[in-house]
Amino acid sequence: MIDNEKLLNSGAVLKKYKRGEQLFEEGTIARYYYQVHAGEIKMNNYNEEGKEYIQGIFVKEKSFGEPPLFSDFKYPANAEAIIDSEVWQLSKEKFLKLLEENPKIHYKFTSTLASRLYYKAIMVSEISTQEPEHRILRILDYFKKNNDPQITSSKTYKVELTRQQLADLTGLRVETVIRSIKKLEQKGELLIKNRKVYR
Amino acid sequence: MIDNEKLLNSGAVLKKYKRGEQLFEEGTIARYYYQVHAGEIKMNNYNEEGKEYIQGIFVKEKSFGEPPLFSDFKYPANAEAIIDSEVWQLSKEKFLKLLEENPKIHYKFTSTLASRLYYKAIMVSEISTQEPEHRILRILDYFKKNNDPQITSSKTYKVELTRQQLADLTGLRVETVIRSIKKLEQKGELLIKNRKVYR
DNA sequence: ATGGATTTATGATCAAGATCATAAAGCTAG
DNA sequence: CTAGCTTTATGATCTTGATCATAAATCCAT
Repeated sequence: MIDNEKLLNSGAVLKKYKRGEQLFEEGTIARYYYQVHAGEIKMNNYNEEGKEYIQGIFVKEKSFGEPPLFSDFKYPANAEAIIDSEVWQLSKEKFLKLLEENPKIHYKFTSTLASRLYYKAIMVSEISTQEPEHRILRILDYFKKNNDPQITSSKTYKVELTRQQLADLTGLRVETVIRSIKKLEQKGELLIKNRKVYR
Repeated sequence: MIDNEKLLNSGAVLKKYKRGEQLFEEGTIARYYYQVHAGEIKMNNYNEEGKEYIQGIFVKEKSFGEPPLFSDFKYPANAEAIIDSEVWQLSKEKFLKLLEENPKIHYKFTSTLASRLYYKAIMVSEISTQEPEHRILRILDYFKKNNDPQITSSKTYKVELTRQQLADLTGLRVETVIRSIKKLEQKGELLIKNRKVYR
């Protein structure tokens, strides 16, 4: 989102997180802007029984957790490193100042929020009205488009998500995902080559 | 969001819609900025079997359907008048020009998108991991806070939503909502006075 | 006022996906 | 190399919310 030079000049620092480490917790106040430099960060919720829902997975260059900086509310979810990661951290004040001084960057964030809203609108509607197979295809297509935007729709994309992650992204259980994926393979909607899913 | 005077000066026109009439359809390109002047507009999706999911309900002063104006994608849902309504309509170009010339208004929209993202993050997590009663309370509390922000949390708020609307907002069926509401009343979480719900 | 539409209500039954149990295959840190 | 995680896999059973059927109460337009 923001390039490294600008981040450094604005006073951002690069923080390291070990796999499984938490960056911030649901319900706390947002003080920083975060942007992934290396690794993978997920935002998630746990219900009382420990069932997880993954709000999003963020990779290199992607920012996350900004919405509470723009409006007055607490984090709606946790942030946690999926693998060892490095993340830019910039204070709320400096971040907002940077936006004020750079209308184009500001607009870029507005546009990013809009895209994320689009993704959420689709997922919430999918989860509330669609069947497992339908939901899974949606997520796969979303990741395909997002992680490899220039891919031709005909070419196969290797899904770098575990069955469990697919479950936590779609609100299903891992067994249901495993069984649905098999059915989808039989229907020719995707490919499984030694346990990896291709779409 | 934007005051009437500014809307008029920017070239907005006031359009009337009858109850049930559609303003735009899922999958089409966004050409206008919309803001409710009077009445009530909902954005929704229908699945193949006709089951509805309500993305949001927008009342006086609220804007809706802006996200696709900021980023390059089609409408993720339909917009439909719940009751007879009047809606400001402003072309995309004029809207974006207005934002460019008024950084404060631009920031206000960024902030609005952030809030909406917060709501969606909560709902998608609720729907994917929580039980009917929990989901319903969330929606009720959201509407309470949103439609009557200065209300003290102790005072009761009259819910102006039908059981069917509650179902379509939470991804449940109307019978489940009716039964859950009754249980919630028994537990003292809400009140039912001649069929109206108070929270 | 009244007849049709909408909303709320309730009981019976069903089915999809969750849950539980178990295991094999694959990966990884020491 | 190997012990212990992690991930994938599969069958059996259960449970919750969906579905189906029916009806009463309320609203509303003419």
